[in-house]
Amino acid sequence: MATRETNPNFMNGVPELLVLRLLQHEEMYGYEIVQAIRERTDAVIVFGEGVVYPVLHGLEHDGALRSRRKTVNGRSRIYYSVTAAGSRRLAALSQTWNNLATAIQSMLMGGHHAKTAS
Amino acid sequence: MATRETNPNFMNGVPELLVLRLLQHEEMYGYEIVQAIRERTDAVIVFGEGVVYPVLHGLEHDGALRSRRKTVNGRSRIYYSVTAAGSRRLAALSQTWNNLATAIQSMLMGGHHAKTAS
DNA sequence: CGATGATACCTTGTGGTTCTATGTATTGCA
DNA sequence: TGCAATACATAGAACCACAAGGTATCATCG
Repeated sequence: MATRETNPNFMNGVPELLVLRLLQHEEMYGYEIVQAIRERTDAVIVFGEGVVYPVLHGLEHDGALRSRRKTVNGRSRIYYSVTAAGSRRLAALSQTWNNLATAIQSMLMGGHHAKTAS
Repeated sequence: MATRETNPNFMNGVPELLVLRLLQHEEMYGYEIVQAIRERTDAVIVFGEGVVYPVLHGLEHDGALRSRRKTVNGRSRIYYSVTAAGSRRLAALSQTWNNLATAIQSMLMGGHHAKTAS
């Protein structure tokens, strides 16, 4: 009911974020995305197909992605591209991630704080 | 059995990280930690008591924290401080977080990449 | 003196993401 | 023919974090 009042787990959404980001400038297909994430992060982040495909389906279902089937070398691929809604979603996710990363960074670096504040 | 071979969800461990970091220089008690995280992150990150207490117990159980009971103003508090093992754990978690944040950051900022690489 | 709110601790149940594992089918190569 | 890579897909489990609730003490205010 209602619009989902519960806080989504604040950390999640990274697979979504990376997928949207990859698709922002060029259309790609699932299998390609799996490898792109591994390669571009030097294997720091490795999302299996079991992670990527459900994300793609979910994003398409939400209208953030659009797909078209294409056959290359006898291989059937499903290329995804970002819709306007997807662009907005990407912007929002980026923002959220930035806030989070900044907050954590400041805690990790910040001096102990001293309660001196009046 | 063995020691848990499965990849822990790559994003997790942030509550642990922040708790250890807060306790690194001064001992604190649970309720205080809850508020400290909220205040120092300007409420970007808000961990409830249901998050913090289990983390404290888990870390103590693992020997990363040590606790001592203290009564102040008739209020019983349990102060936690970091052990040597806890320090190592903090270092490891920090490193992991850094790698992750760096990887994501590079994906968010990086140019599209062009497959031109020979 | 009773109620309320802040302090301080704790646990249980649930929810949603992510992971591992597996399944199918095609192409190319040895 | 068999194996590896390509390309899609789903199911089951694991897991963390969260909301919600529960206890108890102290201070405050009516």
